Amino acid sequence: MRILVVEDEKGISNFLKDGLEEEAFAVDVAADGKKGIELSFVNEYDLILLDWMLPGVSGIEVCRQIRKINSSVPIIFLTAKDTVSDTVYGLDAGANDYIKKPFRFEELLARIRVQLRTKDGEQNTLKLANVEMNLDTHRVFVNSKEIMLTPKEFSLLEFLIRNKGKVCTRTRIIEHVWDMHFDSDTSVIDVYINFLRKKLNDESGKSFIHTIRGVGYIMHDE
Amino acid sequence: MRILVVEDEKGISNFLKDGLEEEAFAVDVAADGKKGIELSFVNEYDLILLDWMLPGVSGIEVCRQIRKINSSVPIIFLTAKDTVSDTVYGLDAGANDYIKKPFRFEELLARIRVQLRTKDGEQNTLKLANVEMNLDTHRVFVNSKEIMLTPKEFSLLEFLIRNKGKVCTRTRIIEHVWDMHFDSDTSVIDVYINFLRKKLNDESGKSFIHTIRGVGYIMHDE
DNA sequence: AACAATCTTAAAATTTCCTTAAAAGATTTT
DNA sequence: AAAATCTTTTAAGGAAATTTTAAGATTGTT
Repeated sequence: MRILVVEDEKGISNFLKDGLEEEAFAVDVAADGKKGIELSFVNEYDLILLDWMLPGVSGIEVCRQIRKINSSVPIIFLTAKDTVSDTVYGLDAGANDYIKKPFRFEELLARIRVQLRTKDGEQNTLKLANVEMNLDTHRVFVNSKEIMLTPKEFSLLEFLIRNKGKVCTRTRIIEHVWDMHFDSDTSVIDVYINFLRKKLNDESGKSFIHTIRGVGYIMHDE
Repeated sequence: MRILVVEDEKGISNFLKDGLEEEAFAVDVAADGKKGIELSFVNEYDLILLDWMLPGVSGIEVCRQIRKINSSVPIIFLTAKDTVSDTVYGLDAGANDYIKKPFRFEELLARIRVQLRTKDGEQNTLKLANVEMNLDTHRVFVNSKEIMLTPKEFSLLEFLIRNKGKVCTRTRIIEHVWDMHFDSDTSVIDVYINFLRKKLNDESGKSFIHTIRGVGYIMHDE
């Protein structure tokens, strides 16, 4: 999947590029509107992230130009503005969604997936051993039997599976799943791991969430 | 591996320089933002540690400047701040990670390794003779057979293998593995060396942890 | 042999994790 | 708006694993 980022602030564009590439997207960056338009004409992108405030040609104008040529590519605005009128403006200009800065990377990712899924009928799924997660429908199956997860359970499981084969420390889990950026002596993680283990247990009695004492948790096949 | 430390407090920068050099990094220190930017332009670093609060040019600004020229070098912020918005700010400016002061040296080291680690799905492993450690899964194999280590055993072995061919004194071991910065008359190290030897022993009966009487321990192949 | 350093072992102390239950917070239904 | 339901968080006891202490045995050196 190919993504174009049109953003003049190096910090943000780097942050986005790195993060998205880790998610296996191919990312091009344009530092101003003119280059953004050019690149969008030359290459075929699956999605475009567009900064609202750009030097020279404004984000809105870039959006209009792109829409003239390509009517289908999903465009998401990155904006510091959040008033209704601005939003309407953006959507009028042909954007599909917008996200307010500063945003959580995970939220951006979620919105990107929303845009990408509508395109082809393919479903976005994660698999590990006997567990299958459908990210579009938010349904989870163990041995092809559906189990019901709450939102937090779902994102914890998603995080563990995305990081399969790597230990997930409590710190990383708290940061990514709970979006808390400080140490805390809470035991929510333990509780949720317990919830997940109970729900993931099939008849064979084994769950695939392993504890690495003193470090964190890990999932892997076998 | 070359690291630039931008930090005005002499105490902290010395502590970092010494610690990192013991870990076999080459370390340069800049005492203010201006020098930090200069050094980053002149030399090629594998990673930059950047204090948030600097006299003169702020850490954020230093980060932006560095990013203008060099978009790939990993930057880790050292910060006393821990609110979400500050963090987002830092990441927006192009940082890859941040660590809250006061931090344990080992945790900083872990985060440095995350940044230096090869990007792809490659697994991070250490090998010596018949011993193989997977740092991502925290699993250890002797002659391809898995053995179970406790956290302390794991980090002691990691330390010994990272320093293979060099004698590890008790003082260095206590500092690095136990993170204690003072002499003590404990005999934990003896005990843990004993634990490790037992677990590492394969059928042939030889372990590769050698005692250097009056000095410390060493591991090497053969 | 005498001394010091290291090894070994077992038990005590501590930490970490699991499990539960109940409180608090959201969301939906009535 | 109140009640009912579902989700999330907190708190606490207990179990299990890890870490440390301590003391006697062993080894190496002078």
